[in-house]
Amino acid sequence: MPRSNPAQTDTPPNKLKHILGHAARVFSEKGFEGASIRDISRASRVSLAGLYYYFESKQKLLYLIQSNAFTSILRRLEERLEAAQKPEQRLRILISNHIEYFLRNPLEMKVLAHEEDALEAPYRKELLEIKRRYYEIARAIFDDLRREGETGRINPRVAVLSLFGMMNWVYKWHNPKVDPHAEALGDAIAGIFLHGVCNGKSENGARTQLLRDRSAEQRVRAAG
Amino acid sequence: MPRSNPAQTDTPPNKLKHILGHAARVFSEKGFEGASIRDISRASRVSLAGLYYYFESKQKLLYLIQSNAFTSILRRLEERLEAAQKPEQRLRILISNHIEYFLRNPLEMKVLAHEEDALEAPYRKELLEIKRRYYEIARAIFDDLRREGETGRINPRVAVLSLFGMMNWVYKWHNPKVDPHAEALGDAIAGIFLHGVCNGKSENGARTQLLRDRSAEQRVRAAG
DNA sequence: TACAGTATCGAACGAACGTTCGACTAATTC
DNA sequence: GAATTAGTCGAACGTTCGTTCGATACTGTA
Repeated sequence: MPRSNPAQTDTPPNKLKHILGHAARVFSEKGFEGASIRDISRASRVSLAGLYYYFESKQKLLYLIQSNAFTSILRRLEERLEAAQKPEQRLRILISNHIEYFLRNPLEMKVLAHEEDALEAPYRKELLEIKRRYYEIARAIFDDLRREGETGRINPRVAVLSLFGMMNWVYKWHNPKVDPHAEALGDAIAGIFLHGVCNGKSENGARTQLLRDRSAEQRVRAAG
Repeated sequence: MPRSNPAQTDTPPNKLKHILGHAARVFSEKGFEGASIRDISRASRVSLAGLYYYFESKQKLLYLIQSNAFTSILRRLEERLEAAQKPEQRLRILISNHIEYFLRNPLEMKVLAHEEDALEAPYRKELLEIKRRYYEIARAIFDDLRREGETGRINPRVAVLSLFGMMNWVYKWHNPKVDPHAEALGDAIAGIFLHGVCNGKSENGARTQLLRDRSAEQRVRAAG
């Protein structure tokens, strides 16, 4: 029997993406354990058995979603960081990149943030590796900031993980209809964090306000 | 057959607590959907059918855990807030109360933070109600702080939810062996947030540093 | 001693789960 | 035109799931 949706030309390489997209939605709605392969079959309009031509297990499917999302957020970040030298500006880029990706790919990012424990034996470690690398980048930038004397004597691990807390919690509450979009939200979080970790060290708080990452909006439009 | 653990006197009212405790551990380890009633039966040493004498469904079990945890964190908060008038101090109390409860009941709090979507039809709404009430308290305190001119023109919803992000993310990374304990962690987060939302508005950043909530440590010891 | 209520459990229910198998088509290669 | 390969699926596998039923013991009251 031929495919029944002629409008959609899913040549082989695209079909895995197609499945991954629907799977991310289902996982984000019902959770990894709560979602069944049958749910994904229904959503993606691929038969139950047909799915297994594209991935070998439910675990691998989750891994593919998380790994793709994380790899691409990390790749974008490293690209953008090349353009900046100052620690503060680099931190703003990290935050804006994170929030922007979060709001543009909310389903994948919810799965990434919410289902890290669901990943098992071989896959879990690989994803932890990527996650650690991401943390190390943030941590290194923060340490640079610190070395420049821009922060108080706050515990750096706590500071960086609190920043991740602010950013990663966004998926729980952000409503595009009432909440700020990517650029403004990134600025807000960057503002809280950068002023927050200063702890009264630098007396002219307006200083950090000056170098807003003005290219963010352009990027949003270019990619959208 | 008599109970097989003579050392433990589980009179009826205590046995539900006993089950709730083990269930919270199992849910926190495997997630609500990933955990089976059989897992809880094994962990609590109550037979599969025996469990249903104490709760009517897996959903209700999750509800009881979440509702108990949230109700008691809210009750403690309202008690402590009576002692403070100044918005800044009240916000510090909220943060310290939250973090303290989080680190003292990590299993229940992980379930509360992680499994909010798993709750269904009648229970979901009831828990959202409590959650909303908690948010309103924090929001009201923040608005007071704002009215006193202590904050910049930051979006208050974003500010408060970012604070919750910092606090609720803690369960993902906090390691008692290497990370600060409740009081210091609460102070760190309060520091980031309070300085953060000032946004250079108040020029003497050292001011907020002065009124640390020194009674926190005593409370920890009294309750432990 | 009889009865009622509380507490407990083994065994089973039907449904849903992740995964596999073998068969079938449609295109590509020789 | 035969053989090969990629893509797709219905049907079934064995397992585990949440929940229920009926029976059994213990505990107080009449």
